[in-house]
Amino acid sequence: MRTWTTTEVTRLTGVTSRTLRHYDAIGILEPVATGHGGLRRYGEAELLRLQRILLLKRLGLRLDVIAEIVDGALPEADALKRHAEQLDEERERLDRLADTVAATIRQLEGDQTMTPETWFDGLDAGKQAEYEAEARRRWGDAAVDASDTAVRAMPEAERRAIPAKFDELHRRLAALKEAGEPADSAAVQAVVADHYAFIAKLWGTAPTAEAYSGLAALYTDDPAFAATYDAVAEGLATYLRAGMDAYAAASL
Amino acid sequence: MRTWTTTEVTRLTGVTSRTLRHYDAIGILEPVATGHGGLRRYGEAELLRLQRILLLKRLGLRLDVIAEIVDGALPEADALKRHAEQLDEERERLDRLADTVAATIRQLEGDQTMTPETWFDGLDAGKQAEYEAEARRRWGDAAVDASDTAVRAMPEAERRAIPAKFDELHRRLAALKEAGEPADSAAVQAVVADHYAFIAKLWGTAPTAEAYSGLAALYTDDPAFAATYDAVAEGLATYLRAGMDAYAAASL
DNA sequence: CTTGCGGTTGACGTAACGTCAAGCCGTACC
DNA sequence: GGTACGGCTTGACGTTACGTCAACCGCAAG
Repeated sequence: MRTWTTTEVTRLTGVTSRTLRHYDAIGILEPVATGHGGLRRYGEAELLRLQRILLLKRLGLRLDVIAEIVDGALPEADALKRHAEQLDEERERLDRLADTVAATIRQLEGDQTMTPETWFDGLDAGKQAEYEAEARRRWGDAAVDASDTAVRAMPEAERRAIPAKFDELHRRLAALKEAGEPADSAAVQAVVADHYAFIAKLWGTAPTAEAYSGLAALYTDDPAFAATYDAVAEGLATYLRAGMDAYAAASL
Repeated sequence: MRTWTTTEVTRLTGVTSRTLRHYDAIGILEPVATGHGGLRRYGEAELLRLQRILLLKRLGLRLDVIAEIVDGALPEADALKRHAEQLDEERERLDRLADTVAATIRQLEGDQTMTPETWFDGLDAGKQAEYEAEARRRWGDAAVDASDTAVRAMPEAERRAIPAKFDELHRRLAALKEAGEPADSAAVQAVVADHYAFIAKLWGTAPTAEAYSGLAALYTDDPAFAATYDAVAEGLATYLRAGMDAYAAASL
């Protein structure tokens, strides 16, 4: 049976001798014989095994997983499906990351009156870029840019009063919640109507029912938002969301 | 000036004490003082610096790059733009990888007469999935699936003769090349016409000029394809590509 | 006998910490 | 006064898949 030396194998497959020795060390591919001063020799079976290893490695699988596959301990199709899922997750993560980075660059190059400062006032300054990215995903670039324009067009004094206005709305809501008013009661819906009008002003356009509900979902689903609201009164995020959903369903 | 202990900082920022010590070790964030038995104390400046570090880390930047930024040695916007490019490259890499993995799964679950075996006959078996993925990117899912159907519909004998047919075409071309025929000469174009007809048969549809040129580009641009053709005669890939481009320009 | 070729075995480095293990300081308790 | 304990410290190793030296070894040619 023909055998091949290390150098021959490297020429045939493109891997380095160091890699071959590494594969030997971790037990994934051992030479068929080691004669004449430690020189490795690989046979046909080893070459075929190496081809399979390299194929799976090109797919991005880890060596320990590859070891299980070529040893027959793990069905290849199963491993690949799991790997495909992981790749998808990683792609989504990178997508979100790229959005956030892009938003951060825009903030760095833009001026101080960027949208997120008003939309997401009170949040950690460092997270604003993340929320701008989130907003662009949820409502689209056009909506965010329109809001930017609208806020920029407001008189200075009014713009600076935005956080206070939110604060007022939240306190009114908290009081009603304290009083035991249901979220769909007329009193709460009146405050929510004010909230809706204020959001419409900031967005530069009146949100659709879907968009408004999406905002409501953001308030409860995002930990930072939920924490901000719950700092005013416990459960306020959920309460506000319920009120907003009711408003979207009944009045939009 | 107020200072904070390790535990307080971990509560405020969510990082572990180990991380803080790591940041100290690599010199990216040093405590303002280390008194009373080595206990670390961080001041306001350090907290702000840490916030910035964590923000940049959320964006996926590496610590050595972050160090340059917070030390003012590297403009943040520049670093982020470069980072955004790297993210894009990584996303594309993952996209290609996911395509290849998906193609491999299809091959594992499909039967033995999959398209790539005929399209890419003679290539390393392990690379066929990559080429199926490449083909789906270049010509779309519909085209590859149509080809699959067409090849499957061929009589068994004919299907098995596909590699031989390619081989014949390649040898005829090599002979003409040897004889010094220009790629746009009538003799070469006649062979290319046969090639085109054969490809059309395999694809189940006649390729457009663009698709045929794309195939020609694949022959020369891909190392494995180029090597396959150049094994028949040196420079055959380039020669065939020139002939195909001429054919696409003149006859399609 | 020396040089050179072709290969070998360690051993360290990579990124960003997690995870022990061992030890030290101050305080409360006995 | 000893001691147990909490809070924190400094090493040091492990993680992934090798790259990159450094030191060495067997064999053949000059």
